[in-house]
Amino acid sequence: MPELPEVETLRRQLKPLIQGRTIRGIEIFDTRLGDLSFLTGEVIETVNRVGKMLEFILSSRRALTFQLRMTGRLLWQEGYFIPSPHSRFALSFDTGTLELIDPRRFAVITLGDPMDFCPPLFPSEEDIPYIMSLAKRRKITIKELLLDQRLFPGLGNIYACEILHAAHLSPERKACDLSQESWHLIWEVATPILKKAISRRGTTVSDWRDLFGLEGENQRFLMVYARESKPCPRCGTPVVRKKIGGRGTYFCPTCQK
DNA sequence: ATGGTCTCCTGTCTGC
DNA sequence: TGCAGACAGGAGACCA
Repeated sequence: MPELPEVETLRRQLKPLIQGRTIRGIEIFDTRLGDLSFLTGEVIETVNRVGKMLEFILSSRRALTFQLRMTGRLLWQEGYFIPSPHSRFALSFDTGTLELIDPRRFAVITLGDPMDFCPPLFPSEEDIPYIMSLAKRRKITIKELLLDQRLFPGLGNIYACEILHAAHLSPERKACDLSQESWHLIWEVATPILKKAISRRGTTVSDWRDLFGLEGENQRFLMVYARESKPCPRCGTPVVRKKIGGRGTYFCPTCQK
């Protein structure tokens, strides 16, 4: 399930391959995506990331946006193009073909106006008072709040769990109850976690592969996510998995308070 | 405005 | 061994 570090990995790998290149052909294997064949001939001006979305800015000043959701993958193929199993869509360039693979067909591709800005990896420290003031009015847990894409664009289940572990905070804490100190702790740990995950080309716990079909490396460094019953690397207590806000959540019941 | 539930979808896992 | 049903969950729709 591609989150910020995974989508950023795709963006960095894809940009040099397609920037300035002309779309030579489009193949749609899943009609749910709609008819995008009229994009043939467009030039990719740049490739941006907005949260978990990948955005191709086109020469017509429109933006082609990919939301990979749960099982969406992008794969780059050179030479003769052979659609993979669960292929839904392909864009061909002189240099190769970009394929959208998505067994569960949750991914969506939309054409619209370019976003006016690309958010940073994590909100600025100056935004803490604003986010605290919003959190004060919410009854949900901090874990659920971290998944709110309007506040933390790009954050998903894996990194929300890892950030809360690094900050020694229980995912069950109510967002409205967190002290300023706790919020600063979240800020302190979040960006390094995301940066490291990007440098390791993301986290492969099941489906995730990079643009060239390779697994990421970050799964080897996870502290809690997908580590149910295994010892917390910090205190040795078995990691607990619990559903919070409908999502599987991993945490250490001893050192996350 | 907020929070709860449902939907989309199919591969994989679990239990009988 | 085989099959049915549960489960996985990002994000949007919908309702109270």
